Amino acid sequence: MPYSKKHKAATRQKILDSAIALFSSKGYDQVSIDRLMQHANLTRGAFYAHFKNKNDVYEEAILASTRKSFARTRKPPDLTKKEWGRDLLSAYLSMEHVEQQSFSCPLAFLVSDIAHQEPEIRRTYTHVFKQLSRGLKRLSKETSTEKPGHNSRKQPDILAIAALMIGGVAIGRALEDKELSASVLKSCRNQAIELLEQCPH
Amino acid sequence: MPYSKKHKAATRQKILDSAIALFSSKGYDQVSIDRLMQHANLTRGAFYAHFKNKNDVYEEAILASTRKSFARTRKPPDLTKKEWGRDLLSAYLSMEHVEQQSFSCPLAFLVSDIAHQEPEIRRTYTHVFKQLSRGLKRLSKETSTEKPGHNSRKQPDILAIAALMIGGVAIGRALEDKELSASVLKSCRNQAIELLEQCPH
DNA sequence: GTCTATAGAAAGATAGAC
DNA sequence: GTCTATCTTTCTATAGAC
Repeated sequence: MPYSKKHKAATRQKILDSAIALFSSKGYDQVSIDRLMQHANLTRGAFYAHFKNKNDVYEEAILASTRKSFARTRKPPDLTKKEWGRDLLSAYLSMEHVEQQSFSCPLAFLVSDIAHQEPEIRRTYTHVFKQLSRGLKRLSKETSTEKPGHNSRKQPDILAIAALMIGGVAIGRALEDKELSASVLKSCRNQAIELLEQCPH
Repeated sequence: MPYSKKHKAATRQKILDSAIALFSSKGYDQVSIDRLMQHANLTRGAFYAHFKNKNDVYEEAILASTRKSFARTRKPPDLTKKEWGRDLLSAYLSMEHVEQQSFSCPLAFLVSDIAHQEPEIRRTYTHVFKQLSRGLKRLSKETSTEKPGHNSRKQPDILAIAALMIGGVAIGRALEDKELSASVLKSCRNQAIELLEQCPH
């Protein structure tokens, strides 16, 4: 057996890494299987030993990209929970994220790309969105400084914070004016942090 | 001259209407010129008498779609300014908008589609985004009930409201779970209205 | 201005050699 | 498992008739 199981898994991961990078920056349609495999230093034909078709690798890339970003973070012990919440929101709503230098959240990078795809893929997106929501919910329980019952304003909702994050990054990518992108990110960052800390326990 | 100027303008508008509908629901790549022209009851060949190429019609569709939605609304005399602001945000962050039954804002429907396109198109998107921001700014001056200086919280920024609107609608379209879409819209709607009314004069 | 026909490039997916 | 070769479809854009 000239190719070990390990080798196959490594090749698959190499393809997935290329898929994350390319789909995030160019979208579903503008990435051909040919270019994807070239980026992974392989050729077209090898693709189908790892994935059923293009939809399949797109879905797997969304999940893999999620695992590489917010899904696996743990609070460092030297930070307070509040500081950690601010750090996470700041990293998400940053120019580094928009420019794909740190990670790339498929929720933001592919949001309208996904809307055009088949239900299967939209289900995967929905799954990831729920993960983010749950993460924010946990975070709000740990960072909120608001006392319940002592506030006349309506309690902000986690879903609005998620929309603020995803919208901010997505818009930041779409705009051609870099200064304006930075302003959008800053505005969303400040607002998201404030809303998170206002959330009910 | 068998074709009048009026006829040409009408045909062009018919193509633009098809372009708005199709690009919004399927994105740039999944709409071919062939399908676009079929939708307008014409054939491929006629396209190039009206537009330079596909990029050209995409750009024009973004602008035309904007003219058809928020850009041309005026306050009805029987509404207070505050009611009008709430109505606009509610219409934007509605299931009808998400399902393209009322209008379709290219800022939300195409946000990550645009991020993958050439600078020319991204400039057009930026232009439209600035229009929305100016509109919201005018609206906030007219609906804010917050007294300046009497508020210990940070003033929310118009750009965060724009991100909330665009993000909410874009996510609402991407999700496969209709109930969750409705929750996202509701949460964004409530939050956007509250932020708008908190804005500085 | 609109049509049909077609050129030329690129895509997804499969077949078969190694 | 990976390669090259190829089938088939689809696309943008142009040419030329009416």
